[in-house]
Amino acid sequence: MASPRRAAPVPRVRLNRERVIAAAIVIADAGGLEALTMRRLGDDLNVEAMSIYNHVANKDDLINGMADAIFGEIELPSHSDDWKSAIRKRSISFREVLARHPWATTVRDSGTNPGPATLRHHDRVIGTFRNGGFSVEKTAHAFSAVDSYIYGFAMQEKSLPFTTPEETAAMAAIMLAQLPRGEYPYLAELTADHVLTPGYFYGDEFLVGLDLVLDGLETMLETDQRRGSQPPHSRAATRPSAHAVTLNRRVSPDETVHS
Amino acid sequence: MASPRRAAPVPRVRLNRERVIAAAIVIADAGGLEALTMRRLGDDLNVEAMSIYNHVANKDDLINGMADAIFGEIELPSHSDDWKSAIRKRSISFREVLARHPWATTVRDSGTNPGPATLRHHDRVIGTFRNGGFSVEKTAHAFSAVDSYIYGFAMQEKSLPFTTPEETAAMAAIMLAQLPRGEYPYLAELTADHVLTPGYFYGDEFLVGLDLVLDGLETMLETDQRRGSQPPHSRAATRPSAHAVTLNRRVSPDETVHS
DNA sequence: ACCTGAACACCGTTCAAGT
DNA sequence: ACCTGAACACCGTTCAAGT
Repeated sequence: MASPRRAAPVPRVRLNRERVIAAAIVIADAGGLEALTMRRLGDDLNVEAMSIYNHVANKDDLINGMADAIFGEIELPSHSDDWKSAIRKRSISFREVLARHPWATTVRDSGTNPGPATLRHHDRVIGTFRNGGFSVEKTAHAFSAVDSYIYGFAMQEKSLPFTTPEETAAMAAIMLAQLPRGEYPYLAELTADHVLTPGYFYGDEFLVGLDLVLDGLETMLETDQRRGSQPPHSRAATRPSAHAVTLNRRVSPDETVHS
Repeated sequence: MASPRRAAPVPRVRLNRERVIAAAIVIADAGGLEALTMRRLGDDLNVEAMSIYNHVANKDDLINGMADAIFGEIELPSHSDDWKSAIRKRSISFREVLARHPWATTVRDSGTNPGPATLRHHDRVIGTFRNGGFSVEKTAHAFSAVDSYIYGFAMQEKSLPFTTPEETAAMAAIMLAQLPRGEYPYLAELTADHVLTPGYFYGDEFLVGLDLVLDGLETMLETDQRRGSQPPHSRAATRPSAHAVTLNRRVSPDETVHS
């Protein structure tokens, strides 16, 4: 509004890492990771592609940043819920986030160099199991089982050639008709008597499998708890061992991963 | 051996789709999907990159062919085993195959256009559940839950920045030391008191989660089976419904996907 | 400190030409 | 029927140069 004499130059908002990552997510959401090129990203940001390198080290760094941003969207397990409903809610949220950002199912490279949102999320999930009475070992089992299921489900859902129930029915009918006659009888039966049934929607399978895993974890928690250590629901599990805190010390500079 | 007069020209074995796919798998196994370029593949086959297009339509077709070849490596569920041990064995085999070909965890595009090995494998898995007494609907639940878990686990395993127990310990120690002091106490505890424990190996988690899912499916099979249809272990489940076979008819040429 | 333009070494894929 | 060489329209990334 002030100084209307000269037109403002094109890049009105200063570029920064956050804006770069946000714009990249928009592109990847719409067209997948293959649509995300530095030149296209530069276009969307009203900048030359090469300027982006002032804010991210390279494309890998960009994608890692995107993955960490996605983790920030996942609802953290609530402290006031019991472990099962807390994990259930965050798992549903996790799946929704992965459905919103399908490219994120294949990234997962944050394993090498997890960002702060990823670390925070994982810490809270682990803490939820520990406070729910899980031993450290059982927490590892639970964490692995639940997240493997969620990732795998999101990947299968993403790779389906249909999304709406209408598309599903149309696509399934074509695929069924294309199947060599009688060669895959069980696949044909499942398609005809289940997938082509009105109201079928693959996404509905998510909760079935999730509850299967959660019920299994509940059984695991209740059994074999006798030998030593804390009983379930003991407050002793609330605080991590001092051992861990001691080990968590500074690192010499040259030990740093990826400088 | 005959006619030793002139040296044989370079491409001694005739190129075909099978050889192209096999060579591509070798490259992807070693360097991931990003190492697989048409020019590199041509080099390995003693041929110019452009010759490959005589045997595959394009790179997507090539990768689909690779994915189907991988499915052919998975042990089919045995007809003589009960459903649980048959599925357990094939799941273990599935995971081994995905560990051998880590790039395959992210492909899964065969969903659009599955090859014969994929179809055969899926048909046998579905048939195993049906013959084990699962209703069509419960078969869908079981199939989704088990395969989601396997895919997700393979993906997590692949993305870990270590493979051997020694690497694991070394990497975990570095990551633990890099963690901001006290900010992620539960993550630190899990790393210090579990991951850094001698003999820890993430791969061992696979069977824990798999048996969790399989036990859950067994419970699901046993409950709520009263209302109508076939009892568990009934031979009636062995044969797919006639309805399915009827629906499995020819398709008009222009309905074909990907011509 | 941030942005730009030109350039480098790659990609997948086409097309006309060879045998 | 299969293979080749040149070419096209892209990539990620570098580097010196601008402001």
